Amino acid sequence: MTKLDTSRRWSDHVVTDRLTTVIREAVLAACQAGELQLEGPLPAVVLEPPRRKQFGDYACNLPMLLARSTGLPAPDVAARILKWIPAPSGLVERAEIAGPGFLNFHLRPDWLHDVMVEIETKDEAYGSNRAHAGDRALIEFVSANPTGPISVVNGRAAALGDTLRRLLQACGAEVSTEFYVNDALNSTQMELLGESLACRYLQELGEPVAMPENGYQGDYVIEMAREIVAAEGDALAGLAVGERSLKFRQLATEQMINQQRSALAAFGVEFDRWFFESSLYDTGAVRQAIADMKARGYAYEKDGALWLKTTVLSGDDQDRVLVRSNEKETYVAADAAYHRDKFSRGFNRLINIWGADHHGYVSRLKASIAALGCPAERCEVLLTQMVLLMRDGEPVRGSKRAGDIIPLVDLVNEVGRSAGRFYFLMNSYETTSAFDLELAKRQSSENPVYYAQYAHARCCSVLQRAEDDGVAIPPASEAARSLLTHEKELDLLRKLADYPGEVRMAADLLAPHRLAGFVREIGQALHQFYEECPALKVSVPDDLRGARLALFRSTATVVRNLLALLGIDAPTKMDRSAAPGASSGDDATA
RNA sequence: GCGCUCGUAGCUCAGUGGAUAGAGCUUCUGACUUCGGAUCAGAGGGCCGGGGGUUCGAAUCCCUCCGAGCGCGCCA
Repeated sequence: MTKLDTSRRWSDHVVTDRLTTVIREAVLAACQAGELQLEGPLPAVVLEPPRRKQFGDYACNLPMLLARSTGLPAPDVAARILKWIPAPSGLVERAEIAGPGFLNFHLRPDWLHDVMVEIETKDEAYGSNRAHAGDRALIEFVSANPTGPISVVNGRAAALGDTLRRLLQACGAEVSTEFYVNDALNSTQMELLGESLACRYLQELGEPVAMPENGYQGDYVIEMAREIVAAEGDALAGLAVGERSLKFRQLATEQMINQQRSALAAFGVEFDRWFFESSLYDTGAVRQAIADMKARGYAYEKDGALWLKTTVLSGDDQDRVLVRSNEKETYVAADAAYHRDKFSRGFNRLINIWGADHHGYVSRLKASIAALGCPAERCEVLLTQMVLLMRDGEPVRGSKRAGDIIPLVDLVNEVGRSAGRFYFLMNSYETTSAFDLELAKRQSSENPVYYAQYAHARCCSVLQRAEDDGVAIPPASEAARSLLTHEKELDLLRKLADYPGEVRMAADLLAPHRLAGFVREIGQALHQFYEECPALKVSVPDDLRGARLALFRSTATVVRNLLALLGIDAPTKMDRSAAPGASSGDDATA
């Protein structure tokens, strides 16, 4: 009853498919011979690479799953299946019963050697698959209010969303990304930002005006004011109060969005579309959504306001206001209209990435989607846990209003785009992480990303050296692959073979941090291979040298593909000025 | 009070219902007159928050308690 779905697991190789067939046929043969009696259908055959090498290339837990229905102890079931598995055969070198009833398979090494040919043939496409073909996904993320710069905290969602896009695309999905701009000029926050900017503007002109209560205190507001003075002089000072307020709201929005866009671009994140909340008002989509919710009986009037029945729709603890008594619509109404718009554009999978502090809003959004008759279950909300900002061990409050935020641009300048991205991607977004800015700077050269990048650079370096020395590097298809029998060679090949499954798993679980962990594993296998299996030493026979060089090239391809999914550079050589002790903020040369 | 999320090595974190729970950092000890040492080998470190349950098998699923973070507005 469980684990019937092998498609979500490890059958991404021709090899596992063939092995699955071997096992299935053995079970059927045992049944026909009357040695096994099954009730019901045969459970899916699950193969996984065992944690310990001694257990072989693939382990199968089928005997334990069949123990109950056959009424036999799992090892007995295993023995009766094993009897019908031909070994040694073309694929299986050896099969054995182990532990509580596993069937462990040791395969002939040829299948590993052929992975090199597959990598060479598919090249950039190695690791890609069609598992998510047919998905039309829209990933909406960051969506920071245009009331301040993109902060380090936004970096987590930015790196995650951008990587999910690449990941899902690699699995055959059609993906768009979107930044939702809360630019509705009648919103409370935008009024306040406009007033704060107007105030700074007048102060720049020498007028002693006081900042509004709770105004935005950040220096960036003063900088914007200076730019306006530089561009417009005192031309805006004479405007009537109402007109001036609106004008500054518009100016503030425009400037903040430009700033945000370039900060994200510097982080390697670009959106297919910036969707403006205001457009939903301009087209009447918000009013239409409200009217439809009313018509469907999910909205009612009380105390002069219009309410959405979220208690009924999603078990919320109270209903939520759609239209205030002052007749202004709330964000709930606008978001309902926005998500209906997403569906109307043909997307069948909506992925929203929000900060954990918005978790209370998930059920409200789904309620509003349902109230419009849209499929709320097709909207997934990923909640990134808090990034606790620290400075010298002391927590920092990241309030835009108080001006105490750390811009993402600063991080990029300090540690570079690749290291910054990796920092966020290496941990699951579901765990809270402490981010000490001083520590991040100091650790820049210890950042695990360099380990992965060095693996790539090291491969390239060896290949370059071979080329410089006039040593031929044969294509994998012509290399003497079967000479690669050293333990470290086989370990490395195994990692390269596992890569497509890792990509698929990371995509299925929307968990790119798995790839960040896996690239370390490949790096480790590479470095160990490098230590123990010299290629260019004179003592190495030509055919073995060729095979090893081909393996370096296969590895470089896989690491490059993996880093590309994470949006991280794969340098051909490391920039030593960024080595421990130095503090260059640039990325290693590509 | 109600709700959401999370408790794994000194620190930061992995871990697909499977076999002896793993990395990195830190600490200690070693390695090549090199295919670039941003490397490699080794050691130390754990009642997987506590207690029940389901299962052949639980860090993983369920219940409960303890602890932490966050949310609960006619703000977004």
